[in-house]
Amino acid sequence: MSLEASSVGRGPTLDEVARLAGVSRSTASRALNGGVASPQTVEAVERARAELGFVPNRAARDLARRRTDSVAIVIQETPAAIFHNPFHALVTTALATRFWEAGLQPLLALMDPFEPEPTVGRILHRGHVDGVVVSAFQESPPVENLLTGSGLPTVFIGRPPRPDSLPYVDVDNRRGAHLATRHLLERGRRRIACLGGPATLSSGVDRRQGWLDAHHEAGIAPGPYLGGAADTASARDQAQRLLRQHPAIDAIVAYSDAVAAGAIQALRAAGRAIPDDIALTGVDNFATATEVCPNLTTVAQPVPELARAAADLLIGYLQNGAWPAWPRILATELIVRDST
Amino acid sequence: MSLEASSVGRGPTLDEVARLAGVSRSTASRALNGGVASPQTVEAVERARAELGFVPNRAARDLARRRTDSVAIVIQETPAAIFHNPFHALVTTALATRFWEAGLQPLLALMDPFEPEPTVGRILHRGHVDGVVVSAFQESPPVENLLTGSGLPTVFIGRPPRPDSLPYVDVDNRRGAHLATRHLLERGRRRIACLGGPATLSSGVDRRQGWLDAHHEAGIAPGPYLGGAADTASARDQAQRLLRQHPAIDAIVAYSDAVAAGAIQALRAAGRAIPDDIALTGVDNFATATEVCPNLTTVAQPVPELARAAADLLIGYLQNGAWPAWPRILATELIVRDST
DNA sequence: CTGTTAGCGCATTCAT
DNA sequence: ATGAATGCGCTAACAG
Repeated sequence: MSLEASSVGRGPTLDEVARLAGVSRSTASRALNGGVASPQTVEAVERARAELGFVPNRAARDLARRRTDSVAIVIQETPAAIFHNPFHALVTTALATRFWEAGLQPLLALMDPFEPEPTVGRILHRGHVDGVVVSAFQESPPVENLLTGSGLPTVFIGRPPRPDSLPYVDVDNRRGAHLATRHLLERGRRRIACLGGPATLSSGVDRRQGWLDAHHEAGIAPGPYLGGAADTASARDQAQRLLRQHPAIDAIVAYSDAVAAGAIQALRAAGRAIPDDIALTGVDNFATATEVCPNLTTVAQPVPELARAAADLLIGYLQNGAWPAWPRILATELIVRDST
Repeated sequence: MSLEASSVGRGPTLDEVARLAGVSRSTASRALNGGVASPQTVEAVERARAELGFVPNRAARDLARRRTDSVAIVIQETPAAIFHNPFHALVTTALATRFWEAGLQPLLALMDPFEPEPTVGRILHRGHVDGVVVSAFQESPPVENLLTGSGLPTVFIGRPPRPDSLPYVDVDNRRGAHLATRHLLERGRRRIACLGGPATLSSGVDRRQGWLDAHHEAGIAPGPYLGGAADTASARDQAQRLLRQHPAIDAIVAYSDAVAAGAIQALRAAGRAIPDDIALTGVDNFATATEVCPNLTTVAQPVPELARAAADLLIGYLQNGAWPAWPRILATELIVRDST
């Protein structure tokens, strides 16, 4: 292994390879890229390439081909948050795998949601990536402008602001929360609170709506709603406030498993038994669902499939110049365990 | 927000902006990039840019400037592993922050360590990034070739294969394991096993060496060594085997907190009390160290500082064309808790 | 302060 | 099968 301290701009060019191989630049280009070329030419060019340690310049290649064969993955969260949230990990892994299969190089754009321009601005340019997948999009003019201004084909994971004009995929959050709430009603719960997530996320809005739907369906008045909780720690505080303001509730529909985990802490601190005093549901069905005690009744989401659907949308557009049918809305499923 | 389904290659060019603004292309370029230009020119060009929705083509710009102002972060792990390891999360976050401060856009290269070429091959090109930071490097010819062949300035986090010729930063792993082992010896332990990490990682080699060092220093024969454990689950199995083969040990120096967590599971299953029967140390001092029971005595590593040092090395080279002094080896520190 | 002229390094016609 | 010519879209001298 010998990484020479190559000065920034320098490096052998295709011209030098061609000269050393005794052919023209275009012939060298063909030989290297699998175009038409005689065996001995391919041989000579390959030898020259190896001797010079030639590596094609991406900017030049992308410019000439008018295509980059790479795509950006934009998750509107800080790097720390991305890494702490299993949802993002699953999405990213599945996206990367699918794009690799399609011959596309995924670039994970690290960004500061509060300073988007300087942190992801450079990546969202035509000529750098062929398209973009956006996850965890939250209403934010700067980020919108960035996405809008890029002019790049973009797919959203989760319903975007103008769902009729922007390609997206989603899971049926509304139905999921509906199922969980109905399940609680069927088990006799009558004062079901909702510990909702961020209202800036479409999933937060939809899950709340599903919780309302089930109540309307049953002709029962919904319990109190308290939103804004995102992580376990803040959910604990929110749950504590909820219990203080509404001590008579007998169930909680939590935004996610992580939020439910926070609620568990608050309930335990308040001496309320789960599910005897208060039943509890989450959403996600990730590892935490079975790591907490009691194990969570939760709404499972097909996250890898969701990501793959998003990738397929973009891949389809890139290959055919036209968007495949969208939105794809994937089904959610109720997993009953011990917390209800 | 109006993301038109722009066909892949199309988009307004600087020429069109210049024409609309009634100036030459170079003047438009200057006006847009903060070069010399009269106020009314800037005004006119800006208006034209907005009207056309012009976004510069990155490939063309990078090619002309012979600089990309972006850097690649390569972590030699699968995306799933990257996301599950707090070390990588900390490294990535700190690197991104430091690069942003320096006006560089970090690109996290997602890769499959077993299929490196198709997964990161495209990103490691001159003309696409100005430099590379590699973390968790493990001996692997394909990856080496990729890095070697790119001709890009590269910094390693963790001692690389040829430490005398490759810029790198590291923590003093050897000293850290030495401290932990000496601590155990001082508390009267005499049969101290080492549950080492992957031998392909320099940290694995170094921590084992530190464990040996402390024994040599004390003139005491080292206990058994068992390596290869990386995650908690496999560490549990390894620890079980260790206990079966060497039931008389009275302490374990684990490769990391995660490995120590696995050891705790095995010890508990075997009915061995910690630290009464067997004392235990980890390395990392991340959250798990205080989440497990008993809380871990561990070797703390300054991971964010480590990442920052790596970034500074690359930034220094990029700015001055010469490498700053390296290696930077950061100190480790013993944190004594309840497991010893 | 502005326009003109040259490239940046490569892919891709089009002839041959 | 090969070479010459052209252009991708932009920045950076260089004159004026």
